[in-house]
Amino acid sequence: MATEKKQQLLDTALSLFVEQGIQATATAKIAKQANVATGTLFHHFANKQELVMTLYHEIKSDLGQAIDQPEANDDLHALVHHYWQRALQWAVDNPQKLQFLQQIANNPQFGISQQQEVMSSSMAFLIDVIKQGQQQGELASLPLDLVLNYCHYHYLATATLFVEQPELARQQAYQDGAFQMFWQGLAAIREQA
Amino acid sequence: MATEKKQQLLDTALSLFVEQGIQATATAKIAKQANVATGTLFHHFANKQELVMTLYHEIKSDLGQAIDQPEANDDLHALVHHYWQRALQWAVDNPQKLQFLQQIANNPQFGISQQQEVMSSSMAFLIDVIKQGQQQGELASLPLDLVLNYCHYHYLATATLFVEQPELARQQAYQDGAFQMFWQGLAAIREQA
Amino acid sequence: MATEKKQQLLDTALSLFVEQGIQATATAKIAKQANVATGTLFHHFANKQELVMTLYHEIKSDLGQAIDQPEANDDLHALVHHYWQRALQWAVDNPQKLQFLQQIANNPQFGISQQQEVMSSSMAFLIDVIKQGQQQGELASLPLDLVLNYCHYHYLATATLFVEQPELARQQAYQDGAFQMFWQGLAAIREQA
Amino acid sequence: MATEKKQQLLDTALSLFVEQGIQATATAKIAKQANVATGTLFHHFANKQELVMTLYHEIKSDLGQAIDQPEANDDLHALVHHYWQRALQWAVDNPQKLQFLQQIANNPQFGISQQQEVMSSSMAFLIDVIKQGQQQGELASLPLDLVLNYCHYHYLATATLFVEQPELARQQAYQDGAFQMFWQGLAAIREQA
DNA sequence: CATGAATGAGACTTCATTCAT
DNA sequence: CATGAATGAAGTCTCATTCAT
Repeated sequence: MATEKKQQLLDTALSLFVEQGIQATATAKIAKQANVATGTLFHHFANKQELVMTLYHEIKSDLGQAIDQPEANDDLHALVHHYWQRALQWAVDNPQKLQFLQQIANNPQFGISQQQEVMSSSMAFLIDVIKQGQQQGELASLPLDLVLNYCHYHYLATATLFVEQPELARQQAYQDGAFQMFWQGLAAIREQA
Repeated sequence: MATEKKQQLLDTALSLFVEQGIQATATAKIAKQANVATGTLFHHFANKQELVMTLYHEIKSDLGQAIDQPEANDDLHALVHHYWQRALQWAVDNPQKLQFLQQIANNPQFGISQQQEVMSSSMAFLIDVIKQGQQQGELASLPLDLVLNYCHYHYLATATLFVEQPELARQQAYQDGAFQMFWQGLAAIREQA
Repeated sequence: MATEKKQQLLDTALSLFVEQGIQATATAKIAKQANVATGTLFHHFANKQELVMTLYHEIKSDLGQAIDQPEANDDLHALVHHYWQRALQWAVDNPQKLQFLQQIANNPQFGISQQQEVMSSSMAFLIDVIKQGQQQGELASLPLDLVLNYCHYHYLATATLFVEQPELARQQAYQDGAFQMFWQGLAAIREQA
Repeated sequence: MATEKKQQLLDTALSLFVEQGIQATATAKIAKQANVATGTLFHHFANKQELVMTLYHEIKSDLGQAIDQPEANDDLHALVHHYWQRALQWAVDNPQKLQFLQQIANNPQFGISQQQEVMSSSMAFLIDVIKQGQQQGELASLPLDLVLNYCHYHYLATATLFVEQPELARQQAYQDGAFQMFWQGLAAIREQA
């Protein structure tokens, strides 16, 4: 009950932020569209910044939960594919959340460096997968931060494309092609000829 | 064409935009830091939006020029590597410009969708390279827009990493690794075993 | 009469009012620091103004009681000295109350003119003393309101000094000096040489 | 010219502050009554606090100039009387300024301790007069701070009385009586009997 | 009596933009 | 071209007060 209006505010804020931009969205507008008084917003969030940050953490945690579910699979390729699919599905299901993350990560005012913050926590498990793959010789032995950066952006690239053009997300050729590029980029180089 | 003061304004604006965010930077602050009167800014730019857009086009064109220089080379791998290096070097040399592009591309208020706008022009030539590579069988035959999207983001990924941590840009392992992943992702799949 | 919570509110209010100013102190802050809910404050006081006024009257009455205790003494000088000491002691013992009185008396929003209101009641007896002294020829025969005004401010002057610098209040030279000036100011002029 | 609107703002602010209290006066109201846009106020003063402080310093300096004019006179009594008259005249001529000083001095939010700040500077010369009087044996040899405090408040007492009831200021009995009390309070005690 | 989420008027302040000089 | 004082709409945030529980 106490949470009802707070959640309404967060939901409305997400919509407006994505439509118009964070700074361009007035707190009064958020409150009005959430059917709540101006003061109520500031009853739940000390200031606009805190509202934005709360939203950010909520979404990050949401993404983390969507991805990081136990998956028993000893085939590395299949394992990575599972994670990849889940993460992509989350983006397709929550297009606004993805757009919000992109927006906030690129605005210096929020002090969130893209790769450091956005995914680090929700991708802790990814580190293990990569290390394991490198030891087994299936993945190229490159610096971990470089590889993580690659994963992060390649995910964003595909997710953004699929969110902006949802019809692509439904075509097998695009789904397969995207993962193929992702995996090939990570894979160890095979002896050429 | 650009007066001295006009260029001063553009330079100062870029710095401030990257430090504090575009919206968070007041025109008065730009003018003051450029040692120019408030009104002068509006002599050169009809409004703030125009200042931002002028900067945007200036930077886009700057990037285009840096990359798109004729390169005679019949080896596809070597050709792509050259372009890759040039583009990356530009980012390392102009960190603020890269950050500005990222910021503007992710802010809905400017109506610039990342992949559509930012690089399209400066990467027209890239399309030819990719098509050619696919015909020759060296690159995977995937949908063009998917591949361009991949190129675009992989470039941003690497450039951002190198800009945020310049010391990495100087290590061969990182330079080579980044391009290796990029190329492998694009490359045609070889028969396994 | 006053509930425990009501008194807690009054005490807390006094502290905060003196520290930050009356208007600058939010009712919510008073309630919180008094370990009471926001609404509770408005159960005990119809509005903030009433809280302020209750405090004001409580303090005025407190000061009145401290001063106006019967004192049998036919020596005028000694009698006045007794009153003076009591009033001063009250201020030293209740520095915040004195400061609150000063603050409220000088804020036009509360419509309390300093000399008219603040002390009038608690100094009713003073009028008799002065009149008597003037008749006996010991005190200068000056207009009563002028003299009362003098008494009032000279008291505030000394009390404020002693409250702001408590170490002075403990030195005999300051105590004696302050009363000496007070008394001399009131006293009838003696023939010069 | 540049100062015109600024001074209008200061004048209007003084009036409103004295009528309604500083905090109770909205910046918008000041601007409107000064026939100036809201933004103009903040063009001249960074914030409300700075407006208040500017006013405060202006008034303090004004009072200082009104009092501290050279006065050749070797009779101490006459000299002090001159200063006393000037200071009092200033208050009668500038009732709002006096009231503003009283208001600000008693509001903890402005951090101005009454006796320390308000007059100290404008009464530097007073210190010399007192010291001299004490050496000559005309004034009681009491601690300097105590005496200054006495002067300060006795002045405020009389000024406030005369400002609140201007008709008194015009009666010789009140003028003479006020100074008589002031002087007697300061004067050295004569041998009794 | 007590609670504290909710209210909304209104305060302070910012800022893109204009315009007389 | 350049200036910077002036503008006023709009934004963020505060706070006394209410009311359902």
